[in-house]
Amino acid sequence: MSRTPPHPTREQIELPLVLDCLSDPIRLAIVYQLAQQERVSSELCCGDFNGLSGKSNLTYHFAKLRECGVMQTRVAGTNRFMRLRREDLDTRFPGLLDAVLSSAAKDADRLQLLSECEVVEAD
Amino acid sequence: MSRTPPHPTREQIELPLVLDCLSDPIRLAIVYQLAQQERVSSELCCGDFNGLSGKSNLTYHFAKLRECGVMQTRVAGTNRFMRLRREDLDTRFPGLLDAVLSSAAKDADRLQLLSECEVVEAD
DNA sequence: TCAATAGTTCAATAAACGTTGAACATAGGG
DNA sequence: CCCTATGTTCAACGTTTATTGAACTATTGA
Repeated sequence: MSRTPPHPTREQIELPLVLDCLSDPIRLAIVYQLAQQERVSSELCCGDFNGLSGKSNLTYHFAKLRECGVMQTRVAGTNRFMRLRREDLDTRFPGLLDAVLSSAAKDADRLQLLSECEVVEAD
Repeated sequence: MSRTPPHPTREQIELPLVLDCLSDPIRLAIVYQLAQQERVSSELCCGDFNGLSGKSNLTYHFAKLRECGVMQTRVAGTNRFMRLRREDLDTRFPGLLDAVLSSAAKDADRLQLLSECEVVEAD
């Protein structure tokens, strides 16, 4: 569990890797929920995504999103808090993240962007 | 060779599939070159991309781009002419294609967006 | 101190992916 | 009519991918 895992610098963020990251439905849902959260506290932890898949599968997707620079992970006790690297992405690829997010929002029903608990509990 | 191959309708174009298509460096280069061409005659044929990879590999990538709705293929004699489905993409995912293209343009050197002949001959 | 909670690691698996080359199909020009 | 140019099809291949479950580590609260 130890320390905060490695992240690429802003300049190291690569377009094909980011697009590939966002092309997976589970990862797109994670990013979408992180973007929703931006308006509030900006951070979510792993457990908040349990509706999307099993824990170890989520760990796998979190790693991909982190390694290609889409999100930032912060370790706090037994939790990992994550947020979008919005500023880095917007600098590197202006308009891309917003275009993806609003396209995803249009298709929110097709893509299953909300984890079950959110759909059911709607809190 | 026969007839023009199947294309998805506008509504059938799916965001994750498009992102996945664009995440491959060769396909991104194809799309980039098609976008350059938009200002001129809007169409290019297979042979125009021979610098990017072997012919049969290109056929594979062309099929992916066509099947997920990124480009349109028109058969004319022994040639296949392709163009971006710009209007369909812009309707379905506003701003996405332009954001990808301008991001790609920024990194044009990193990503190898131009086929060798173009780099060498620069015509 | 002990148990519960949060998340990771690892190995296994099945499917999809990108790339290659050889063989094939088709159309057009001499 | 044949030859060439254009592009496809197919099988083979090695790689990467997403997913699973079981075992593990670390932190917190009682």
